[in-house]
Amino acid sequence: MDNKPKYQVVKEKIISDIKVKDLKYNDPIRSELDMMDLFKVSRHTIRRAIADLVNEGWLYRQQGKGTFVDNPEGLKNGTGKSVGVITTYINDYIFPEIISGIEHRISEEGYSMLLGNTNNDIAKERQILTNMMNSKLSGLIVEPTKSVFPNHNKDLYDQLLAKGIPVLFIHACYGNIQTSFIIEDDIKAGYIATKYLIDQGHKFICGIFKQDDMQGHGRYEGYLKALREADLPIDDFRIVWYTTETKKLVLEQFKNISLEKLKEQGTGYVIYNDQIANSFIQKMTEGGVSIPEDLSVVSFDNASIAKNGPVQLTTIAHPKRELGVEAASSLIKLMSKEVTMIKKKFEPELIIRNSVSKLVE
Amino acid sequence: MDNKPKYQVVKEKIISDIKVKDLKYNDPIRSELDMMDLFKVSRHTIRRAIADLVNEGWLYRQQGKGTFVDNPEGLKNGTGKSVGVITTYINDYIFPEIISGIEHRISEEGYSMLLGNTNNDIAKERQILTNMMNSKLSGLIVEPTKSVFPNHNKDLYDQLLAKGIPVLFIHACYGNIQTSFIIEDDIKAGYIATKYLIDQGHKFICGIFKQDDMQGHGRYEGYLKALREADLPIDDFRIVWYTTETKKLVLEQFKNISLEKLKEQGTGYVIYNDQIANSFIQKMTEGGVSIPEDLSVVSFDNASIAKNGPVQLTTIAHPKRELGVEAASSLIKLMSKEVTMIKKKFEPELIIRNSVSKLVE
DNA sequence: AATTATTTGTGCGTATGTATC
DNA sequence: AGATACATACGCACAAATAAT
Repeated sequence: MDNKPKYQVVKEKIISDIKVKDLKYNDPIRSELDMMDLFKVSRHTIRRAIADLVNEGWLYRQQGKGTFVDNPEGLKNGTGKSVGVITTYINDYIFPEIISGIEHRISEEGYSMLLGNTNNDIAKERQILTNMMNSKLSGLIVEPTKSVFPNHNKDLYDQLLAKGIPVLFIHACYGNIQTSFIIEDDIKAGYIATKYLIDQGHKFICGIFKQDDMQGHGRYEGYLKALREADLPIDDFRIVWYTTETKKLVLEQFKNISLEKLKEQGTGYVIYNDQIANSFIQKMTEGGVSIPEDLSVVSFDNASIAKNGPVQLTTIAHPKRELGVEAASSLIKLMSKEVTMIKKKFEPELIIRNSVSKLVE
Repeated sequence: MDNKPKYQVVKEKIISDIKVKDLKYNDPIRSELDMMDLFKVSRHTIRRAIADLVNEGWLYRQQGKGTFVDNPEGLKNGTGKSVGVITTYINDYIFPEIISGIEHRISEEGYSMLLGNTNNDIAKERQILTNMMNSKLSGLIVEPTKSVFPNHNKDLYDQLLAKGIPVLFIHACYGNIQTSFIIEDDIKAGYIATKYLIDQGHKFICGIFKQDDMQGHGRYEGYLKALREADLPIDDFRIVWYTTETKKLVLEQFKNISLEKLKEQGTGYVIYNDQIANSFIQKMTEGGVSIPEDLSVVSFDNASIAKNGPVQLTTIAHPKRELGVEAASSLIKLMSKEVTMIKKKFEPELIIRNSVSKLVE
C-alpha cells in the first residue's frame, strides 16, 4: 500500500493535472465538491491539499468563484536562491572587481546576488543584515565594517549560523565570531613593503595606517617586524594613524611641510593603500615635493589608480577579481555542506613601479 | 460584536503572548489542548491559527513534541522587500557609480538590492531575469543589453509588468517594450561634442561609435546633425563602428597609420566613450602621434579615467551617481503606484579639458 | 432587482495514527 | 508502557462571495 497521506496524493494529482492540461495563470481548476467525488476523499482533505498548493505558489483561491492556477511552475515568490554580499563600499577602488568576481561565479550556480554596502558604518551594516535576513539567503559573504572592534552585530551573525546559513568573511574577520574567512596575509604584505624600502637604502621609514580595520593593524605589524629585523628606529612620530572619519583631516597635516623637515622624519613611506598614497602624493606635489625624487612611497592593493595615477605606484598586490571568484566558490562549497569551515590566506606580491628611488650613501 | 474570525483572534492572542512573554527562537508555546480550553474554541480552529502562523514564519511544529517559536518577529524567509538591478557590467567604468547611487537610495527605503550583470550578453540577461523573478521582486531597474536589437526577453518583461512589478530602464530602452525610462539625451550629446570640434576650427571630423547599443546610434545621429548644420563632409570612411565582440579588433586598426594619412582622414575625433578614447590615444601614442597636438578628441561619459588618464579628456558628462539615485527614486514612486509611467531625459554637459586643440588657418 | 445555485470560508465534533519523552 | 503532543482524516452546518437566472 501507499503510505503517503491522502492529501499528498491529492496534491500530486492536482499538479499533474495542471501540467497535463498545460494550465496557465488564472485558469480554473476543479471545484472542491468535484474533487471529493473524483478522489473519494473528504472535503477536509481536498482543502488541506489546496491550502498547501496555495502556499507553495501553485494556486490561489477566490471565495464564491473558485480556485485558479497562480504559477504553473509552482515557484513561490521568494523561492529563488540568493546569496548576500556585504562590503564597505561598492563604487570605490578595488571593490567593483571583487564584487564582479563574486557575481560571475555565483550566477553560474543559479544564485542571485543581494548586494549592500555599509560605508564602513556599523549601523548601516545592521540595517543591511536585517533587510537581507528577511530575504531567503542561502549564504553570505561579508567584508567587515570596522573589523578591529568587536562586532556589534554578533547576534545577527549568530542567528544566521544557528539557522545553518554559512557566512564567509573576506579581507578581514571579526575577533569575536568564529567563521570561515579568506584574507590576504597583511602582516607579510606590510613586511614585504617595508623590506623593499630598506633594501633600497632607506633608513628612516614612516608609516600611514588605517586605525579601524584589521588590514591596517596587520600591515603595521609587518612594518614593525621589518624595521625590527633591520635594527632600524621605530618611533611614534613616524607613524600616522587615521580612521574613516579623520581621513581628510589627517591628510591635511601633510600640507606645507618643508622638504627638510620631511626628510628629517623619513625618506620612505609605507602607506595603507594606493588611494591614500595618491592623495598623499598630491598633497606633496602641491608643496613642491616630488615622488620618487624626494620621497619614496610603497603602498598596498595594486588598484587601477596605482598604474594610471600621476605617479606609477610601487605597491603590494593581492587578488581582486580572483578573490571574489574564490570567495564565491568557497561559499558554494559551504552551502553544499561539502565542508564546514574554510580559512584561507592569499600571499601578497610586490609590484615594482616608479614611486621608490634607490638611496646611495 | 467582533466580526473577526475566531482563528484570527487566536492568532493575535498567540502573537501577543510571544511578545508579552518575550519568547525567543525554540521556546515552546502552549499545546493545542491547552489552548482549546483557554480560548474556548475547537481544536480545528487552534490548528488553523497555528498553521497560519507557521506559514508566516512565527512558529514551527514538531510532532510528538510541541509547537515552538521560530522567528519572534514573524518574518518569513522571503518577506524582505528587494529591488532587482541588471546592468551590462558591474566593475567597469561608470557603472559602480550608478549602482552605488541606486543602492544608497534603495536601502534608505528598506529594500535590498539584487544585482546581476549581463556582460552585454542576451542569454546571460535571460538567466539573470529568470533567477530574479523567482525571488520576491518589488521592482526592477535595467540597463539594457544590446539595446538596438528588439529584446529577446520581452516575454519575461511582459510577465513582470503583468504582475504589476514596475520595470525602469536606464541609459537606453528597447524599442519593443513600453516601459518607464531614464536616459540621457544622446543625440544632443553627440551634437554638442561634434559642434565643439567644429567651433575649434576642425573641418574633417571622424567618429568611432558602438554599433550594438542605442547610445552609440544616438551619439552618431547627433554627430551627423552637427556636421550637416555646418555643411561639413560626411563620409563613410571617416566613421568606424564596433561591437562588444569586435572592440579590440577595430582598435587594432589604428596601429601604425602615418600621421599624414590620419590627418588626411580628419583632425578631430568624436569617440563613443572615454574608455575607447583612452585606448585610441594609447594606440596613437605608441605610433608617435600626440593628443591634442596632432589630433583632437572629444569623448563621452566623463568617467574617472577622463580626468586621471594620460590625457585629460574633453568629454560630454552625464550624471552617474545622480542617475542611480534618480532611477531609484523613480522606481520607488512607481512601486508605490504614485505614478504609472516615468520618462525622463538628462541634459548632457560639455566638460572642457585638454584633448582638443584649436585649429587656426 | 431579487432569487438561486455554486463555490469557497469558518467552525465544531470525532476518531485514529504517530512521534516524543 | 503510558501519557502527551501533533498529524491525518471523516462528517456536518452555516456564512459569504459570485455568477447566472
